[in-house]
Amino acid sequence: MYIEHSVMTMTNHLNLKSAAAEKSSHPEYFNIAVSVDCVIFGYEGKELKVLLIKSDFEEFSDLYSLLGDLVKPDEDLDAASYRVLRERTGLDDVFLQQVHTFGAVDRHPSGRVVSTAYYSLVNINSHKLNINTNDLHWHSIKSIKKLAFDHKKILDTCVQMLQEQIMDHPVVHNLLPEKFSLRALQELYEAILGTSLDRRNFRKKIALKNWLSELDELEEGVTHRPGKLHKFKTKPLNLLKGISK
Amino acid sequence: MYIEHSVMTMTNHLNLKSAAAEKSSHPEYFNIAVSVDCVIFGYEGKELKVLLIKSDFEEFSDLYSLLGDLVKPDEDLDAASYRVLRERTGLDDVFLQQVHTFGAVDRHPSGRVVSTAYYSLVNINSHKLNINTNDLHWHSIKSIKKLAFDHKKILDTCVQMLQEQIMDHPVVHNLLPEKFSLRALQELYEAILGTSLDRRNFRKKIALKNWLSELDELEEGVTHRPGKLHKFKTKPLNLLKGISK
DNA sequence: GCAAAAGTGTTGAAGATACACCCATGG
DNA sequence: CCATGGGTGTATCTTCAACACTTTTGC
Repeated sequence: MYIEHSVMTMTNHLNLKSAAAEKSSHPEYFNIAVSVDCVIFGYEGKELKVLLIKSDFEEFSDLYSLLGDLVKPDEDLDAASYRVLRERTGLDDVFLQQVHTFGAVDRHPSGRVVSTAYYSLVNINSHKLNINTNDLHWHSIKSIKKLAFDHKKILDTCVQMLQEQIMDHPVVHNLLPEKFSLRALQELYEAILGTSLDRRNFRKKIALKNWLSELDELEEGVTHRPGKLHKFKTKPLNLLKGISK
Repeated sequence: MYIEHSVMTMTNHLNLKSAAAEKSSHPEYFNIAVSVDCVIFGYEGKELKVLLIKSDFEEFSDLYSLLGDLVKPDEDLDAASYRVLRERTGLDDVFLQQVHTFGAVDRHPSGRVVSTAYYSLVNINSHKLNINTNDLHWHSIKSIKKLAFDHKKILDTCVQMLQEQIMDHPVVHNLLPEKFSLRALQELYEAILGTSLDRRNFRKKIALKNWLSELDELEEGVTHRPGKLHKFKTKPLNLLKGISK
């Protein structure tokens, strides 16, 4: 199920069946594995995080990697990313955004794997979230210096894409509880963008988007004047709808 | 060399080597073909055009398709698109932009092919351009209603990407001769965007980009006051540099 | 009353749009 | 002299950034 295992299996299998001579006479036989890698973002403690798994690859011991898997022959590419997300988190009906496809020959040490990267945003504290193994951990984006394979590059590309999209589309929906204060939303944007934002300008800009409705409820449990709670008017973006331009 | 041929060969080959039982016990064996499709844009007669080839696929007789090929096992994904461009047009050192990867199971009638789309812009009248077969033709974007496979969708996606990028990056460099009038540049932008633009505002906007230098030469052969010629200050974007954000 | 964040408007700068006249050239 | 496009500037509007004070609540 792990991409590393699958690729190794495939590679060995091909090597058994074929000599170098056959390889050159039937180059099309020696195919390329297709995988997806999911950058699953979460948000906790005012930090943008990403769900990673400890690499069990010898070359990358002590490193973490993104969640990915090979695409099945009868499975749409988008569906594969959806499956990885579901298998790893138990979450369904979540927005996934295709970002880029990484196809360098040497990007995977065990064989040729072309991988399409997707990002997704999930609520770390959702009761639906069901991390299915102890090997998965949330890591603060800022703290990540190095990942297995080319996954740091993939992560960076996805972070950049996320940053470009949050002002035009309500993609952060899933990262917050149903009801939230504008301060919480602003802190989330600041965590994603890595900058601080002016409170008044931020509120004006968000108000213009018309994404939110203000509730007649106030924050609770805060040691200061409570803010009004808001919620998104629309349902979260899901796989089928995606971002409509 | 044609993707259609390669895919059929691969499919037959796999079928010969394997029974359904083996397929289910070694699903990873039955791999997915990886291809690239190039949307090669040109510009002629004030129209944005794309280079297409007559499909030799039975299901798509009378339809045209984009230029693509399978990615070789020892070839970077980007390099494959570069090779397709070179093989088809003789052009080297041309900017290619990855756009999106299309991976629906049923997108190719002969087997599973995941294809990454790239766009490129080339000068139809360049002396370097060497269309290597009579099967290739330039088609006006506006006139294209239907293409083979999912290529119409790929084309539309690439056109949209191109439209989004031309105001931020000097990607149209290759579509014009070395020296050109501002009117010619404006007509090109209008053809790509499918709108008309205000001449004064367009010139102001382009001037702010600081992409061009004005020459001490005038247009020739026009039946009106000749405009000053301009050229791009920078070299055309190429594969290695790409668009830096 | 104090700490902490909520809530709220205005001003200035920059960028975008709309718009009209005179100029240079070829015929 | 006429037709055609070259070349230019201004007024308006919108958008964005910068910025400060009063209010409400918990403690």
